[in-house]
Amino acid sequence: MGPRNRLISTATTLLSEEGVHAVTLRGIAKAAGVSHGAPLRHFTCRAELLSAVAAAGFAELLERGENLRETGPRERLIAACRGYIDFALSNPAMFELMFRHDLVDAQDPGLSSKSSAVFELFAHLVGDVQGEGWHPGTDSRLVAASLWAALHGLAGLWLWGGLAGASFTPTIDVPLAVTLEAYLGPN
Amino acid sequence: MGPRNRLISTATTLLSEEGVHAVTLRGIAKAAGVSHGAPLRHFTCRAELLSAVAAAGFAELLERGENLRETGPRERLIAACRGYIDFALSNPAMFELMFRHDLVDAQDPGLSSKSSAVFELFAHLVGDVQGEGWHPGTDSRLVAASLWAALHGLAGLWLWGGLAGASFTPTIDVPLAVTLEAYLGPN
DNA sequence: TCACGAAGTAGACAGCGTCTACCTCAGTTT
DNA sequence: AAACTGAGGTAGACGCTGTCTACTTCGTGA
Repeated sequence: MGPRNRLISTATTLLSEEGVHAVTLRGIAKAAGVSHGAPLRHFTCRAELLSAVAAAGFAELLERGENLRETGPRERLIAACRGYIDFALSNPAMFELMFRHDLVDAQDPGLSSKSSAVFELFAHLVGDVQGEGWHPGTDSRLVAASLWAALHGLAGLWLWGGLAGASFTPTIDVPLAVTLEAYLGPN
Repeated sequence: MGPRNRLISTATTLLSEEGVHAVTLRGIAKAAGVSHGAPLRHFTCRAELLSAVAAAGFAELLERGENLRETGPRERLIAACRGYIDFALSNPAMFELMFRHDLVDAQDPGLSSKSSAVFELFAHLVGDVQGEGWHPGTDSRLVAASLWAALHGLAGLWLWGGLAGASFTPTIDVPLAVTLEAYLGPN
């Protein structure tokens, strides 16, 4: 593993253990045991390093979506939805970083390709369920966008704290079930 | 208007015109025509000032929700949903600030009271539609949380750029219609 | 007249991203 | 063998940031 990948790895660890505020160039350099200017030998700026970290986050999300065990299209989509929520709550700092354009460069090729691959996979899962007569005739990517947004907002608001600790639900599974039922019907 | 409110007003203007990155204590001080240390005479820290700005954002959102013209419960809820999206897209920097816990103090009384008031109003609008037989027997706040999250995620992803510029929709109204139909049925 | 509190100023400090000049050293070319 | 080259790392500087502190100014009430 070269120094570039070592910095990405160090930053990823620092991110998950300390949160978004800890992934400063100087903090990453210190955690990697190098001087404060060393990271800029391998990345043109902080955003480029963090973009590589965020791209790894989208890659993990993609991997989760590709390794679904469920066989039925509908069950696969539901599992993917639960997987998205699970990813966000298991990696809150990574989830935050992935959507923070002030920390990450949206134009970064490695990042944008990974994020759009996640969306395309999700749209494909939606399309498979449409083949069973769900939302027929609507663009898969349109339905996928709406459903993804519902999940994304649920994870975001939960982590934000607007729903967690609320009296009406102890866990995110309860509002998640409402969301899934709204889109996919009972069960 | 005292100096405290003048700083809040200046910060709000700076936020909408320049974005989140511009609302630094020193930037606000300069825009207000005072020295860099003056704002800390009226706020204990930057987060307290920005919390007051964000609270004003939630207050405006609350006002929108209270001034809905529609008479029918269902029409009122739909209008509130569209109003949330419209607020986010009309005030993207404010919308971002309101949910950025690294910039704002979630425990700030003025902020948390305003944000929970918005949620309570939304839950009330949901409850009125439930009285017409929609999602009967489910806690209004639970349905409200799920629906709010769907709208919140849609606005967030749109502003993030993951959906905007996508080939499948020119405006946010198209995926929004999908979301509203999923929750509220046709029309 | 004096005291006091609100408000503002100016300087300092550490931490940040970034830039630059310098150093080291393995590998390749001449 | 000597010279060059480029990857990688170091150290210092710059301007920016939030925050703290000491000092000033000024209107008001005792």
